[in-house]
Amino acid sequence: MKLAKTYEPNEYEPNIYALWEKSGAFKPSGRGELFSTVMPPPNANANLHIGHALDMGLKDISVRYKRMRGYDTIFIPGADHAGFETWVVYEKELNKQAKSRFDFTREQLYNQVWDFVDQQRGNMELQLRAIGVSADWEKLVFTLDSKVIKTVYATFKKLWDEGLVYRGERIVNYSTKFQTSYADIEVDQKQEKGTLWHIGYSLVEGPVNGVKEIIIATTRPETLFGDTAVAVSPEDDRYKDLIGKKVHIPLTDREVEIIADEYVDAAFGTGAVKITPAHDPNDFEVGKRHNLERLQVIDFDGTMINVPKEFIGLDVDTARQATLKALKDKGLIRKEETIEHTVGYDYKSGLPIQPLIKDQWFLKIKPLAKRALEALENNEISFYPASRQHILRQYLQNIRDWNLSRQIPWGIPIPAFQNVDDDTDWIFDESVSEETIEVAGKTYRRDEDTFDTWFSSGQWPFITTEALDGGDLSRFYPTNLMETGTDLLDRWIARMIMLGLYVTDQVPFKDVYLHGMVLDEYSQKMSKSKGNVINPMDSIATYGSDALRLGLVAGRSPGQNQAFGLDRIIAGRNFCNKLWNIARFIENKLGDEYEPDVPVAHSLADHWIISELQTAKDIIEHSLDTYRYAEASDAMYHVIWDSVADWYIEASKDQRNDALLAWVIDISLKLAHPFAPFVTETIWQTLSWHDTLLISETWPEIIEYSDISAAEFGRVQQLVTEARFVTSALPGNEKYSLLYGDDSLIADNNQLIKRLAKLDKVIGTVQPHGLRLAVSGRDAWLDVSAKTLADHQVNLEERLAATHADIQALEGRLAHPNYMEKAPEKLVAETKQLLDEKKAVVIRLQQELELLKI
RNA sequence: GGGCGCUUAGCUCAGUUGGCUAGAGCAUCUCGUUUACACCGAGAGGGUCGGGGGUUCGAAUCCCUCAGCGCCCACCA
Repeated sequence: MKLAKTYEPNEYEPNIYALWEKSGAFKPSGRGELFSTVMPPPNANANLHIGHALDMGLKDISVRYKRMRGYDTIFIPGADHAGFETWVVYEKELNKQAKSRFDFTREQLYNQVWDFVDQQRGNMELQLRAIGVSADWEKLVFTLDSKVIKTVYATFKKLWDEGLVYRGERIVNYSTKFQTSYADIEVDQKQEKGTLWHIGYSLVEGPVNGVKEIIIATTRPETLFGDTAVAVSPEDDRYKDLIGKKVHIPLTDREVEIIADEYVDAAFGTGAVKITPAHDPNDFEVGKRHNLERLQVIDFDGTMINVPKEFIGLDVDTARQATLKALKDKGLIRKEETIEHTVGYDYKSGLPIQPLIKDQWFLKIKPLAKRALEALENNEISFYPASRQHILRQYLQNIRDWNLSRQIPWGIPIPAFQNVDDDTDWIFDESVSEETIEVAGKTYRRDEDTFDTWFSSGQWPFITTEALDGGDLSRFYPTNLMETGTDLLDRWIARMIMLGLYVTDQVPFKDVYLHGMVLDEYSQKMSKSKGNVINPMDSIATYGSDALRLGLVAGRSPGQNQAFGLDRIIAGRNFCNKLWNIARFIENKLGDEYEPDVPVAHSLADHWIISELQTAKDIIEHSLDTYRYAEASDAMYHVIWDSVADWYIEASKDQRNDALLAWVIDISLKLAHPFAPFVTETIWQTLSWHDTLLISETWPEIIEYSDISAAEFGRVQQLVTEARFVTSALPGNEKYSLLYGDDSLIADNNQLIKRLAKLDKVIGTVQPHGLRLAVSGRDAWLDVSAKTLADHQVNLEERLAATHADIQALEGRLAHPNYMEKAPEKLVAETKQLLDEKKAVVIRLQQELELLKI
């Protein structure tokens, strides 16, 4: 088959993917050791971004590699309903239609979003195919599939029965924009400068010891309407006599008591704190200890309620300004100071998070975290990079109860019902499509909330492998590899470990690989607003899927954010074309009907290329076994480009070994397949001697070769390199001849050397003359004229000086008695040999210079 | 307040128990269309490995210290 001059990925990729999929190559073989990985499900409703391309690319490299190595391999794909993320998008749509979520029932909304997502879903899956993931599509799990819900309910029931979930009225992180609560980790804590206002609260019963008021310090004056106490430290002598007295809440007619509580730090601010149990987590705790009223003054929509008339309905910001103005008018602001503090923001809208009281389901997470910590302690899970394990431990050590409830309709409904006559009576029931149910003569109303998405995704590994049902895939649990972004370490990895151990008694995966973010070429975060986003589908359309994968993998280490630009994709594209042309050359030589013989090494180059491939294969295996993708890719790239193309193909133009050429292209394609699946498979399909799929081939075995012959070729290379170097430094573009004396290596490889070094002739002679090549062990001379030689003198002198310097350094090293004693024998021997070679070079250079002087 | 990471060629980055002359891609310069490939070939230039100190026969690598950059976690108003 005649191949086009350049590789055009778009002409082949879709067909190749269809070929793989149709062949069943993505399915587990059912034989051999197990290897499994589960896809972090991409949002079914969104397009893939460059981070997915990296994430999926890395995983697919491991999967293809393991598959070729004979593992019973599965890559389970998924699609995420992405509860909150998708809801935000859908709510925008609703707003466009001038509608609100409150116009519909939960079921109506759920069905509407389902249809909305359904339109997009196929799209995401097509994009994953374009990226080349070799996933078993028949096993795809959508996060709202019935088996997911079934498992999630079973887990919730288990937690419920074991007393690990509880209904609690607690302060939650609340997004007033999206009207739902968040988990702690969904709140962006930002450190910023803020104002601490000191406000005078006057004592109701008049001055005590001449003091008329207590001054509190706050950064959120608008919440003073919700104050139900003022607190001081019990240790604080300044306020000792004020404890138990009452103060006026400014701008209102309410009076509250001054209380003493450990929580207050006498050294901060004024040492007196307003207590607003409904709007601050600490105050909430203080309130519980002192039985304080919880007065909600900020409503769930972010506006003021239960406040004096003029403030009602104001949003928080406006209310703050209005409150400050009113306080100033009354002369109650005692001081303003600027402080550094942290403010929680809604990670989605960028608006401040309001701590509000809400009845929610909480998970007592400490016992789960404890088991996870034990598993980490026992090194049951390996982390790449290893340092992330410490971060995870820290997180698990400080973890607080997890709020499972979300007030959005797009998600898995919480299977809990509340007695209409007794709001403390909750029961577990899965009939979530019923608004009310009758149990034992009592009426129960369902909880309208849904689960936090991470509660279900936290169970992903054992859900997707059907580990609990003992299904077909259950042999793959625990999975081998979990690969995702570093940003998901706490919100996802931690939860999978905790829930996995809790439900299955096993860690959900053995290895965790975390990759950093793909940044733009100037190391900036990619974002739509900056306009620096690289769309993976555009890159694939222009340069091909392999080019993108090669570019993304190159030079990327785990856990590290890394810049990425067009350069790298182009380098990947060029490599694919290189492979293509190697194949083109070999196929031309061998012809369309070629059936290879058993490959046997004959020439020095044959032995050498086998040894090069052996070395590369070792590096690739070792690197991939330890998830060092970039190093594996680098070794693959260089053995194919530098060794196969630049040396072996060139040498084969002189000394051809057809069987070995066929073998070399086979091995090259196999080694490259995980990194560039499409082009390698495309080429494989054009080779006359294959009627199989490369994806299903076995990882290569290297054939026999002689180290001695391979090293001999290395000496030929040395000579060729020296000849090229010297001729390129000589003036003009003349072709020179090589004269050699008593040198069998040159005599035996006469034509090869002539070709590789682009020499005019290579001639044996009794008395060689001209410019002697400074290669240790060779008796070789370039036949240059006396004049050229004279021009070259400076060059010779420079090299002589450099070589002398090298010799000095080497001698210095060898002269040190401790070096001889302590350094490994092999190293010492190598150093000695290097020294000898340098000395030989010096002699040759000196001879040259002597000749010039005559 | 804790923790983590980074600083190596013009740019973006590799460099795994310390060990040949510190590498790659891109960029730069010179030469070259030779039986695949100009998405190419041959060659070259370019680095006090952030500063300082220490351990060692030997340090980009280990230790200390200083400086700069970035990230994560934490309920101090």
